[in-house]
Amino acid sequence: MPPPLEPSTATTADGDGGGNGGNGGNGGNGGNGGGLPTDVAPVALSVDLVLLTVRREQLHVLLVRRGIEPYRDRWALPGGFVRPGEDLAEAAVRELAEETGLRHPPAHLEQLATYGAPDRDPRGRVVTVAFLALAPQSRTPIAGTDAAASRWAPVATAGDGPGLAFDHAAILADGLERARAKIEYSAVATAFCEPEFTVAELRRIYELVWSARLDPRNFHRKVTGTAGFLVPTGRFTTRDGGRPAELYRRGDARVLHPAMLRPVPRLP
Amino acid sequence: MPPPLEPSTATTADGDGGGNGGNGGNGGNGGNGGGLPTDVAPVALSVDLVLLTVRREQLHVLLVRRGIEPYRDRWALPGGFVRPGEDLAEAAVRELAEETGLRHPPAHLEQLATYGAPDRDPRGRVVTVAFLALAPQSRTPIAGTDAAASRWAPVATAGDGPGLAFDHAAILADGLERARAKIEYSAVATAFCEPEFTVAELRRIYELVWSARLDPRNFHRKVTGTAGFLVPTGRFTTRDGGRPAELYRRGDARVLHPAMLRPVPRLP
DNA sequence: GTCGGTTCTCGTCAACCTGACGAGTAAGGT
DNA sequence: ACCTTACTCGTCAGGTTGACGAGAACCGAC
Repeated sequence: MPPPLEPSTATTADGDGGGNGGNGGNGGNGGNGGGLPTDVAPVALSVDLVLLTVRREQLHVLLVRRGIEPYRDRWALPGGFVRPGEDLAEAAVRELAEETGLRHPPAHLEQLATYGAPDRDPRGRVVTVAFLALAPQSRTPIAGTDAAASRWAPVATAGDGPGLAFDHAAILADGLERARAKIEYSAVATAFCEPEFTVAELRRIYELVWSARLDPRNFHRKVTGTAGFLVPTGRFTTRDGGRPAELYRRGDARVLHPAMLRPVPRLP
Repeated sequence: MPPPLEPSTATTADGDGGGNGGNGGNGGNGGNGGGLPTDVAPVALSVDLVLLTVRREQLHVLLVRRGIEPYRDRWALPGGFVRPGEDLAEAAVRELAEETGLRHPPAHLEQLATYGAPDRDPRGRVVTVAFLALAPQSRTPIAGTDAAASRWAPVATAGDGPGLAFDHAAILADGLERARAKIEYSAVATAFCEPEFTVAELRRIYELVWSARLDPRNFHRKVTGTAGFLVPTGRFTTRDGGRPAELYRRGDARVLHPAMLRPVPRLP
């Protein structure tokens, strides 16, 4: 199930009591008790998703090809407009299902940030709430739409060519940085894994997300020593070659204490 | 200056190509190249602020009294509707100035989360982008509005009485948790401090935000030993009593390595 | 069937960081 | 003068990390 989604709220204090209002002629907004103020400019609200997965030893992001203007035929993050009466996370899950044919919601879904620069969409004022989603490879078949309309792009080359539509390149960058930071202190890296996985497979996740190499022995000691991170199943597999490795499931730990330390903190 | 504010974007892939659309009769949205789709339900967009400061040995949050329905005469977070052509952070800074008379923007401002539950506002669909702001006591005079319309509330009792308007209690809780988490691994705690401060004053910030007691000697070793966190001025003060303490300024470090560890990670 | 290659798992050791705490310094108050 | 307060420096045990050695267990080649 998706993580908890915080409810939303709005407020409009009587405000504007100060004298520094030099904007257009929309004066007071109070008075009409009950309805929305008359000078509120409506905006269109959309959701966009940064859906990451690991396939073929690379970190990939899901992109869709735009079929309409603006940015027609350019690659973009999957997303769409929020419908009336629909919650934000609800809209994100729906768009994901519509554009990828995913039956199950992603293993992890969280709000990333909201992007609302006035000129980001040439059609008008459109504000988008971006979500970060993580899923294992097996759950991402890209069905439901024709293959030409969506693809898995390696994150290293996702912005190549004419670039992503709108400011989706910035959203993608923010999503990647969030993912990189979050696997440090939380257990969400297991969201990339199948239900049962080995320590080495989890280590590959960290290595690919961080673009760094980790010592297998120290990593093994760390993850197996953190209470609640991994639950041993007692079964073994040799799918990685070599000596059989024990299979684990996700534990119920959500945060890691102490955190995993990523090498080379800031400077590449 | 406020921290970088990520731009915003919107997208609407041709989508809906799948067959799982059982919603209302709003079919395809493509075709009218250039304009917004015709079935997009407009929403009102607002910003709300969780402005925290430390005064009189307590963590306080700025609240305003609502002068209009709904939730008339109830306390709420400061905020208001985003104006046309206005960026989100811009709107946040403007609302803060209008409702508190602050001349300077807060020492720290960052996007917190967006709240968009369909029924959060009885007037209609209003989605709000919440910001977290931190400021030192000296910059928060509450001028520009009459004193009855706004107040500093200790965070411990901010939700007492009839409770905050809308779901501002949840936003406040999220803001507090964000602040508590962020001072662990970043240097934003200095945003609560005056330009020049002592180690003990910074320690009080941590203690009040975390509701925990920290060892003065270990804290001193930690903050003075983290490169870029504090810059010594060479001057001293006795305003805290006792032996004179050296005055420091904020350094240019934004993240702390390793992080400050807060006691009692999860269980009170 | 043995051998080499591969990978998992356990162990060791120095370096570092943290928490707990002792002790000295330097002001103000009575 | 003396006490109180608070800052600053040191010490020490315990835990964690990074680097690395070594054995266990499987696969494929010969």
